[in-house]
Amino acid sequence: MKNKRTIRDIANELQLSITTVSLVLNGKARENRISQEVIDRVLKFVKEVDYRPNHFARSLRNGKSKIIAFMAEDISNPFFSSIARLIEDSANNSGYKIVYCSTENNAEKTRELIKTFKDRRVDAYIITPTEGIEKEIENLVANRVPLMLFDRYFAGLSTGYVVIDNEQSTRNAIRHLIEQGYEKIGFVTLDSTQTQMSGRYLGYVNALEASGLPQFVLRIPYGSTESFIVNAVMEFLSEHKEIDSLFFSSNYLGVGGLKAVRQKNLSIPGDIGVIAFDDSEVFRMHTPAITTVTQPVEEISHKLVESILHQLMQEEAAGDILRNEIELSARLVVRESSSGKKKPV
Amino acid sequence: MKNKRTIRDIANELQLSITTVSLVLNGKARENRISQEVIDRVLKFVKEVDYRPNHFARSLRNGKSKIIAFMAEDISNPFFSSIARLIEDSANNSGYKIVYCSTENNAEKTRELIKTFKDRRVDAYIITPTEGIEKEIENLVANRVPLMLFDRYFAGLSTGYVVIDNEQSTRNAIRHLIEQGYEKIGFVTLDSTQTQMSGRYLGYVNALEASGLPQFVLRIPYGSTESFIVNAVMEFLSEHKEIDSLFFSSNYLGVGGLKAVRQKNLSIPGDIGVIAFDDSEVFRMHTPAITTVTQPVEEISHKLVESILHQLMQEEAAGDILRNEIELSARLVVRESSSGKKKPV
DNA sequence: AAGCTACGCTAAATCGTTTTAGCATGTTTT
DNA sequence: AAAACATGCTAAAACGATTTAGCGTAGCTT
Repeated sequence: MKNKRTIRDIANELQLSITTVSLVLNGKARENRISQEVIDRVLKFVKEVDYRPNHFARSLRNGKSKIIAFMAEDISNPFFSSIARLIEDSANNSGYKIVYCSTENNAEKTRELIKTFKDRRVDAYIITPTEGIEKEIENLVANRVPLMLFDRYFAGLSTGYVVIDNEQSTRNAIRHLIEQGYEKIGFVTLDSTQTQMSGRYLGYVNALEASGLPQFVLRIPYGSTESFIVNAVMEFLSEHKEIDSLFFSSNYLGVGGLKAVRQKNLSIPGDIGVIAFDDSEVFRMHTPAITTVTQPVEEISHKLVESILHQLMQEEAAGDILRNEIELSARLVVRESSSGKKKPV
Repeated sequence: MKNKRTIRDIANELQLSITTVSLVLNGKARENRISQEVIDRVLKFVKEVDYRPNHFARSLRNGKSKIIAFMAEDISNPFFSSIARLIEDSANNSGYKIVYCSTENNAEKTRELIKTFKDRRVDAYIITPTEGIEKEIENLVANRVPLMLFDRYFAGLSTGYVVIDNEQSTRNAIRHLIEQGYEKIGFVTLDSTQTQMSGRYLGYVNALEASGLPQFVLRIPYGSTESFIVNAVMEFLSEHKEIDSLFFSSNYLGVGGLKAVRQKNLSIPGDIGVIAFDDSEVFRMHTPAITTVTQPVEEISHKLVESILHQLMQEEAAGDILRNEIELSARLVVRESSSGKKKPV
C-alpha cells in the first residue's frame, strides 16, 4: 500500500511520456509506431518494479469494472454454491472478479440488488431471475449489458440463458416411476409460475396423461421454512393415502419431504417411491439412496461463463451482442428409492 | 446506462457549484456553513432525478472500493457457503459488496488471489488462511488493512480472527465416545499443521491420555479426492480391526469415512461409533443420524462482519485498528451414531 | 472609518489512467 | 526545392468525484 508507483512515475523514471508508457502497457504500442527499443525498455522496467496500474483510474476512464455479478437465489444452496465454485476460476483467469448475492427469490430485494450493481457498473450479470423483474432485465438488455439468466428465464425476453429441459427430464422421471409399477404419483412443487417449475409440472402432467393415471399435486409457497414443508407433505400424504410415490421438484423440497416420509413411518421404496430434483450428497448418502434428476452443473457453469465472456468481447468490439439460448438435458440417476413398491400380500 | 447525470450536471441545473453539491451529498454541508435552504434544494433535486454518484470517480479520489474479499477454502463446501450467505446481507446493508474466491488451501493460489485483491484495493479481507501465507497476511496487517481470519489463524501474528475451541470441543466429543463405551477410537484428520487441525488432534490426544486408551490416527493429505479418502479409511480399518469408533475432523472426511464404513459393511453405532466435525444436512439425514461437533455458523459470521465493519470504521477515523481475537465454542450434537457399541456375545 | 469575524458559497487541484490530435524530424516523391 | 509522407513520440483533455484554500459581503467592534 506504500510507495505505490503511478504511470507518471514510470514515465518520469524512463524519461518518456505517460502516453508512451500507457500505449506500451496496453499493447497498442506497435500500432502507434513506438519503437521496439522503447517497448522493451518499458516492459522490462515495469516488470522490475512490479508496477500495478490503478484499477479505479482505469475504470473511471473506460467505464469497465472488470466485475461480474452472480445473483443466485441462495448462495448457500448446494446447487448454487457449486455453480459459484465452477464459474470462479475461469472468470478470474479472464481478469474478472465475481461478486455474489442471494435474491431469496424476492423481486423487491432483487431490484434493489440490481440497482446497487448498476451503481457499481458491473460489466456483466449471471442471474436466477425472480418473478416480477422482467422490466429490470429488459432494461439491462436494452442497454446492451452482457447478461445470462439461468435455472429459469423469461419466455418473452430475448436474453441469453442456460436452462435444462425441465419438461422432458421430469417426464422421464415420472415415466420411470410408472415403469417401476407406481400408479399414484404425487408431485410436490413450489407455488410458482417460473419456467423451471412450470416445465417440471408440465412433464408430470404429460407423463400421467399419457398413461391415464391420476394426478396429485401439492404446491408449497416460496420461502417456506423446512418445518412448514415437512408438515405440508405429511398432510398431503394423510389426505391422499393412496399415493405410492412422490416427485419433489427441488432439492430442499426433497429434503423436507424425506423427513415427512420418515415421520409417517413409510418405507422407501416399498410404501412410497421417491425422486427428487437436483443431486446432492444428502440424496447420495441417504438410506435408501434417492433417485434424482441430476442437472449437469459443470456444463451449466461452463456455458454460463463462456457465453458471458463472449458477450463481453463482443461488447468490447462494439459488435452486436449475441444472446445464446441454451437448453441442456438433465440425467435421471436411478437409485434405490424408486425401485418399485411392495407387492400387495 | 444512458443520460447518466454527473455531479457537474446537478450543479449546473441548480446553479450551484460542484463543491456545494458534493458537500451536501456527503453530509458535510452543515459543518461547511451551507444554508439549510440550499441543502434542501439539493437533496430534493437529487432525489427527483435519482442521481447516482459514479463509484469509480469516488474510489479513485478516496481510495476506497467498498468491496470486501471473502477468501474461503472452497465456496461450494456447505460450511463456507453458509457463512457466505450469512455475511452477505449485513455487508450489503453497510454499502459493501463481497467478492469471493476459493483458495483450495493452496498457498500459491492464495498468494495470487491476494495480489489481485490488492490491485483492486479491496477494503477488507475475510480469510481462511492456508499454510505458508504468513508473509502476505503480515504485510496486510502492517498496512493497516482491515482483516479477519477464520476457521484457523496464525499464532504468531496479531491479526483478528474468529475460531472455535477446537481442542475442547474435540476433547468433549472423544470423551462422549468413551462414556458410551468405545475404547479403540480412531482419529481421521488432514495432514496439516494448521491451528484448527492441530487443535482437534490435541483434543483427541488429551482425552485419550486422560483415560489411558490407545491412539489410532489416520492423516490424509489435503486435496485428496473422495475415493482416495474412502480407500484410506478402509485400509485404516483393515489394519486396525480393533477400532470400534471413528472421529472425523472435517465434514468431507466424514462423508468419505461413512462411505468406507458402508463398504466394509460395518454397522453404526454397533460395530463402529461415528462422530464428524461440522454439521450438515447429510449428517442429519443419515441413517443412523450422525453425532457432530457443530460450529456456531451464525455467530461466527456475525462476529466476522461485526469486527470487519468495526475495523473499517476505525480505519476511516484514522484510529488504531483493534484486532479482535475471538474463540467461540462448538456444540456436541449427540445423535444415534455414537450411542454405544454392540454388547459382545 | 478601519479592522474583525462570521457567513455562505466556489475555484481549482487532485486522484491515475486512456486516448485524440498533433509536433518535430527525416525521407521520398515530383 | 517544395510538397508529401513516414516515423517516433508527446501534450493535454477527459473520466467524475472530493477537498483545500479562499473570496466577497454583511454586521460588529473599537
